[in-house]
Amino acid sequence: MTEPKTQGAAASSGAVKKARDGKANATIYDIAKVAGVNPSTVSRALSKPGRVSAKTQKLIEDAAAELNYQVNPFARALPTGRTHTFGLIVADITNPTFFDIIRGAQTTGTQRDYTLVLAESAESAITELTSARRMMSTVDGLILASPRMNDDDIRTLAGDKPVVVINREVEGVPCVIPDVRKGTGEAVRSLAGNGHKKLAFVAGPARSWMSARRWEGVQAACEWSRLEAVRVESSKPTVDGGREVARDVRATGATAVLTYNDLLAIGLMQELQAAGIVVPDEISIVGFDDIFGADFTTPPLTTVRSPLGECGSAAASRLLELLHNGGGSTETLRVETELVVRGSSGRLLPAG
Amino acid sequence: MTEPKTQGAAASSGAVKKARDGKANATIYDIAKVAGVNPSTVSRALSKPGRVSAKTQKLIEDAAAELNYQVNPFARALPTGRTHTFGLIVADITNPTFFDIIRGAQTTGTQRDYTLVLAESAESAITELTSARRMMSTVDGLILASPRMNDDDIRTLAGDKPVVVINREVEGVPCVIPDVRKGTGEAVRSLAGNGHKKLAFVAGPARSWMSARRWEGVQAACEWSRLEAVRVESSKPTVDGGREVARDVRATGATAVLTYNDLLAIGLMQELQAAGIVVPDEISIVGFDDIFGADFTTPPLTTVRSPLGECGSAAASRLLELLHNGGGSTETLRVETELVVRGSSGRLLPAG
DNA sequence: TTGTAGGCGTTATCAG
DNA sequence: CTGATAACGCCTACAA
Repeated sequence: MTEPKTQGAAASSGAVKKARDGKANATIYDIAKVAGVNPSTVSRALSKPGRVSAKTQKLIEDAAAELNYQVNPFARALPTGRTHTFGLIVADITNPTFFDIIRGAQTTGTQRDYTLVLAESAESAITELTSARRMMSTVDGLILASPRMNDDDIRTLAGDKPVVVINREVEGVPCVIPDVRKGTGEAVRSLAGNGHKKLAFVAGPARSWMSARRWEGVQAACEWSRLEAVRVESSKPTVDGGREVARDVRATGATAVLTYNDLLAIGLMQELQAAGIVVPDEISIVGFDDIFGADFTTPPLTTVRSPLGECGSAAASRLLELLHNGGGSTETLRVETELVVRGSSGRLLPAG
Repeated sequence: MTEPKTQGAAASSGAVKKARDGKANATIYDIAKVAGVNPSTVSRALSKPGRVSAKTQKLIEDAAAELNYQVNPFARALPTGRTHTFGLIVADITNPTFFDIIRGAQTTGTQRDYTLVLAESAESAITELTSARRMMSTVDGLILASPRMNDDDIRTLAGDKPVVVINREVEGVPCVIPDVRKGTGEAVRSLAGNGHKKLAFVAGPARSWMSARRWEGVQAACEWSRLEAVRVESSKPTVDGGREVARDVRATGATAVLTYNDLLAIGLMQELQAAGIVVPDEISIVGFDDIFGADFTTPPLTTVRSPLGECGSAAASRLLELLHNGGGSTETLRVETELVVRGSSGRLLPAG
């Protein structure tokens, strides 16, 4: 702790006792009394350094330390409207995809001395909007991760206070999104290099903005690499969803498959293996995201890493930047994706 | 500290203010004006229903709705000191163990209309204490998940505002901890039933309160089931730590192993399998916690489930209860653990 | 039941 | 550079 050993003058020490006896937390009034100055001077000294003579500055700082003073955020927020706080709303706390985002945002927030308040929308657009509205009055800015509400609602929120969106592109609002091109390109090229001719893409939720982008990326890359690409729909982007889609994937006759996310890939692999199919000898599987646990499987999952942590972190940075510089551009920030080759993909083995 | 000078610029500041003044948030004064009553009446009508005549109540509510009024949390917090907010500090956001805790706390908090503010201690006792202190002034109560600070500091915090501890028992502070007995009992009995005679326990961090409890549980259960129990130390409770400890585990000659947590179990299994050892035919592995991804492995991990989500949820409930009922008991709440049998444990196969 | 007045801890606006 | 003093929006005795 920063408990100063250097006790002030005896007089000051007495004043401290007196001030403290009053109530729980010391206020700038207590400090003012101890330092022998006006409360407003204390406020100045503590909030905007340089506006006060060095002498009184030190006097005040010492008194503050002695009293173990800490600002009352609410009192401060009242006149200024600013709290050192920002909100993060994720679609589903259960989904590991968001863990990294949360972590990233939390970490860079803390670094800049901001506090993170967290909420979940439970995949509901209404809940999401409600939470967002409630939060707006409490925080300085908001990060929306994979928001489910519609563009207009997002823009409305953004008109009120700074908002940054992750994993979706909204016109007029600063966004942070993984750019799938590099990663999908690498994945498809790797697959093509291993002799695959036909690739199946297991799509995510129909309304998912990201799923559409990934499918586009896959198609483009396949065209370039002269691979045939077919699309398979999934019922839900989970391990179970992956299991369920195994049959359809098999039916396509593709020897390589890229899934919308890792969960699907893992479920798919489990089901395929349960059916006696050897991965990657008979079929290569590549996931998307590189979530926690992607390397727990046997073989460990090859996947296109989406730097979620970086997204969270970047979004937080962007937000804090907006908070400080006022306006700023609403240009969207793209972070790179990359292929992480592990065991679930590779050369096709001659049957037999 | 990083306050930009632009903030002080009269032009920018004025513009912002003006823009906000245009559609500034309605206050109880505005409502009072519209409804033709006194602000204090509005306050009463909005905060404690029943203290106002039905007629004016409706009048006020209509006006509030019309003005799209929403309370200013800071203004409210100033006189009352309460914010409808609680903090959660976890040792490591990276650790999947905490995901469920966060989720549980967040969910039940939201249900009761409380907001969750999240912080991480990065496994540092000092950081933890600092965050805790900072938070204390902002929140109504605090949940400490696997805290690293010492008991006295926790008690001091608890003396200030309600505090609930998860995964550790602190005298005089309400705690929520998984009770290992049932789960370890089931695990050991299951192992014994499958013909195992010797069991190795891979311990967690030396200073971990939980690791000690688990080892005790294992010892007790083994004694009861007439199994020989040996303890093996690990360098760190992670997948890598699990890999590193494989050699030592093998050296004990045990045919069954229980690990401090799932991460260790997964690493251990990977290393063992890499060495050509078949799980569970040659050795049974049982983890602890049942974290996300525990069933991604091949074979899926048998584990003693620690209801982390429930812990988070229970802790939040406990906290809100304290917040509402004032004092209350500091009795610790124990939640049950249970064995989840999956593929990594089973009957020993005759060598050959 | 409703109005009056004072206070919560800071910041902001003026004077001096 | 520093000291008064008024907001900030709401709550709560205390009166009426």
